[in-house]
Amino acid sequence: MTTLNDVAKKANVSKMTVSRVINHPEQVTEELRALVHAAMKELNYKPNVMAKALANNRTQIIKLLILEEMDYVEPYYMQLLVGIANELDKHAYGLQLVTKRNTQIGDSDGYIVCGMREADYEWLNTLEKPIVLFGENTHGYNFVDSDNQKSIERAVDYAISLDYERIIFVGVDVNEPFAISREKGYLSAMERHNKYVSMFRLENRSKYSAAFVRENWETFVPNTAFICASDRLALGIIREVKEQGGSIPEDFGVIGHDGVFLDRIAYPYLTTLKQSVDKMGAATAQLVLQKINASGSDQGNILFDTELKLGGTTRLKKNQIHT
Amino acid sequence: MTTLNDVAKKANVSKMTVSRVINHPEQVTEELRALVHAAMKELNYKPNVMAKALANNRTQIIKLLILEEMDYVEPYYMQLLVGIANELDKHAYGLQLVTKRNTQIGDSDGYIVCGMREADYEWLNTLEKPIVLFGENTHGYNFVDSDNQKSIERAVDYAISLDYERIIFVGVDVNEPFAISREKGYLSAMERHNKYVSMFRLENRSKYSAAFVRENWETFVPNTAFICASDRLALGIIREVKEQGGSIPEDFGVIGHDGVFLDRIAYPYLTTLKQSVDKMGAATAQLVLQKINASGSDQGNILFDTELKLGGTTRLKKNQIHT
DNA sequence: CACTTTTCTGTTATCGGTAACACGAAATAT
DNA sequence: ATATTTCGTGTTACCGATAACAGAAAAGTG
Repeated sequence: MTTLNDVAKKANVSKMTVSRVINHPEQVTEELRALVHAAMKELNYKPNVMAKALANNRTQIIKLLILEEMDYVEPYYMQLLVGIANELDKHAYGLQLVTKRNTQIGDSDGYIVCGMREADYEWLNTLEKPIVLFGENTHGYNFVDSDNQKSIERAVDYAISLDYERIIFVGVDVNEPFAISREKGYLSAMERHNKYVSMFRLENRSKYSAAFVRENWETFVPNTAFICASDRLALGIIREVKEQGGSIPEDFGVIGHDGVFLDRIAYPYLTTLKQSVDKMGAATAQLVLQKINASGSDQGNILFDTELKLGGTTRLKKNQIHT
Repeated sequence: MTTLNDVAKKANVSKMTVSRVINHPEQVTEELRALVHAAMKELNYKPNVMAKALANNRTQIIKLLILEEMDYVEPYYMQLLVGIANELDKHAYGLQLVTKRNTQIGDSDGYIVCGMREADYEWLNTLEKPIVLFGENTHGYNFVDSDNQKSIERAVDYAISLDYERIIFVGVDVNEPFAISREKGYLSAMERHNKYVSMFRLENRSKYSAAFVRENWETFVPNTAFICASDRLALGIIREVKEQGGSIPEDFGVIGHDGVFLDRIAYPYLTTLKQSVDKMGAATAQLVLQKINASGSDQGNILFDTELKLGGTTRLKKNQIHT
């Protein structure tokens, strides 16, 4: 491995100059800068991350805290992880995963936290390094999330544009900001369209949404769309509507939310609001790193739009050809 | 942060002695050892990983290479990752994820590789640090995997013990060791039971196994069990058997393989061979670390047994009560 | 008892970087 | 023209650990 020193000799300068070229190039004359760059290229110099970390009193490690029980972890976590890890990689940062079971967490330069519940916030305060959350929150932590409200609004608009008469919202029964935002999206869109609202909250498992359909089947009339706050719930709806003999998508439309993996498991493929989870992961990583470099100061939040991904659980628009 | 030096002062020894207590305790008298330990505890000393890494010319980083296209990545990767990451954490190692898109991979102390295809081996040889594969292989790389052959053998045995008359194997159509081992398991069990084999290979997607059932429905007679090489294939089988009006589990049994996530998506829950993916991940991590400490020398392989996890897609045994 | 060997602990140099200071040369001010 | 500042670079010390060597004390030997 070539070191700063090797480059310095090659370029006939001190290693401090080389270091400066890398970290504070404006402090070095253009002439020397060019020399050093040439030497670095020629020797294929790669900085030693550990040495840098030691000198800067950094760890070059970001901890990813997953506070949910792993049993309930949605498949999109994998994509999230890949997004985060790839981004960190680019900046020579390593990732350490911390799940609920690891009680003690070692040293790091910053944290990314997912699966937060209200109960966790107090504990979160005890962490001393910059923190970014994956998922909206009302506690002032910087976060990255989908624009949940807008997302559901669009789903409602879309369902209505397909001439579904009744629009039912099947939400998840947790008192968390993302769930509330999705409900808000439903309510505000319904108000815009001047329609009667019909909203339910269920635990986020397909068997509960299936049971929900079974128990209320008689109250559902054809030409209804179910807007679901998760693909998981949507899956149960589809299953039981079919079971009851309802026809999808003619009499009953179903739109899910998340668009990672589960929507492709459904048959037919689920129409869903797809989150760009990998991009969101990358953005989250960037946000922590940014926050670290800014000594932990506020860096704002980032909201991503979801993408309406059409499957076979909603009607085609007039004149539309199925792809 | 307390350093070696702080501890040394507290214990009235040189920092070298403290370092020895940590790394080569047998070289230090019991007396001093106790002193040092007391000082470490009192000051709550945590070694600085970066400094250690620098001194040892290590990076404290393991790269996880995922060579599959992320679209096809099974949900169990998440569990695997958690298993690996938790284990690395314990040993102060960080994880870096490398997917196919990152062409150039930075420095690390070792590699864990998953999703290997035959075509990748040549490239793999160019890596210079210890490598452990997740997944059996015939190229001499140390690996961790499930005992695929034994696993399917047990599935066949179990299906027969439930008095299913015909046993059909639905394998995945790739020429990889894991797939071949699973086929072997089927063939050897069938031979033991002296039964006619009936084996198929399909691309690993539920729509293909569903199509398979649809196209061959007339050739299937009641009292048949489908042993599938993946839960994904099993899902398609269930879906189409139901569609065709076959009754599960009375006339048709279905057993999947993997037991992560997908089996719980199925309705009814799938009977499947569950891999302890998180434990396997931990074992994989241990194996690389071990290999690193042994300067890359051969460390053997580790095979895990799968666990038969009963769902509603197989009959109950006589006298068995459904839990 | 003197002489070698072993055992234990401390000293020094090093890993590959960076910050803080030092210092000569060039630029600006008086 | 001299005093003062700015600029650009090199020197030194240090981040927190470890290996290699050094040297004193203890143990073993004849």
